[in-house]
Amino acid sequence: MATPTPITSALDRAGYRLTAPRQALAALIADQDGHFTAAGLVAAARSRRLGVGRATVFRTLEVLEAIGAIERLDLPGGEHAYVGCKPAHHHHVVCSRCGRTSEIRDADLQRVVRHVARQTGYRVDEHRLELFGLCPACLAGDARPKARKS
Amino acid sequence: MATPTPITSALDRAGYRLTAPRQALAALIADQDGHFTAAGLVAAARSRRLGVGRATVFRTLEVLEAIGAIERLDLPGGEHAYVGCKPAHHHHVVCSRCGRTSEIRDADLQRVVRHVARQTGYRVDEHRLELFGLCPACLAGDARPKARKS
DNA sequence: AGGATATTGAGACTCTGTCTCATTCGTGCT
DNA sequence: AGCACGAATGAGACAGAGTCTCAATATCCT
Repeated sequence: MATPTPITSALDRAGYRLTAPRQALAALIADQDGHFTAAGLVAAARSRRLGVGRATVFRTLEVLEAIGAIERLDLPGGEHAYVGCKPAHHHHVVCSRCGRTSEIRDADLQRVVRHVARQTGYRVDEHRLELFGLCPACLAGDARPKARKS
Repeated sequence: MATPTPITSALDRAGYRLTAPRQALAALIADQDGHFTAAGLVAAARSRRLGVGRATVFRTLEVLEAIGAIERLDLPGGEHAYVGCKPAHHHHVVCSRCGRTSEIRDADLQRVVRHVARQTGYRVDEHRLELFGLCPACLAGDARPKARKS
């Protein structure tokens, strides 16, 4: 029923069609608190009988990443995950216990990039920073943070 | 033939046996200039008739990563690759054209990590920084850098 | 409403990586 | 040197992620 989410409007804005599978996936993604995986979405779609095929999930994730509505990240174990995010460049901290993620605005990384460029002679075009640790809620001894979407 | 490489001695030091397959793989890895992939090693081992099975390649990579002789990195496309490296904590710049990698010593990243911790309230335990760009040789218009291991 | 076109689901397919298991190899002990 | 035990190995089965094809369908524009 076209519950509008940041994702659906981003799709619309980028000139993609607002189909039922995409809306269903957008809703599933909007429900996610921390990061989520392609396999997880496939499973969720199947268990809720959304009639969304595996191929569509992967294609949609590809589109969403292309328009910057989600970002792909590589977990330490080598798994791939995604997080919904805003279009500006940024990075994520991932809680290793509960999976929640937080965005980092700028993080003063430009100086690091410049430093590296100077040190190695490379022209650095792209970078990726991923941080892992414990979120405030888990730190406080509360293994299952209560806030869902704030 | 036991051509000794940093990798073979690291294996030895860590109490692992210096078997023929491991020496062969160590030699293959020592030949790599930039990063290399598991699949690439498997193919190289097969094409050179080293008699090293796929399982052994993966097991050896696992061991080498465990003892810190190589490091696993995640390329932008989602592929996994490895680079030979020294045990100290560090990061890599990967040349997007020729695949060569360079190590970055410290990169002043601690301040960034502290900054993030302060900003988000997370306790940051682990981080990963990967940079991509053009190496000096490729920048100079020389698509095929000549230096091998310096 | 109608047509061009983007999108879809199903399933085959490829590729990476893991696991099992019988066999071989290396090492320490006698 | 001979032996016994455990580590390491190769082959191949297996599992899971992700891609691709193709015919069918839904969507948007006019």
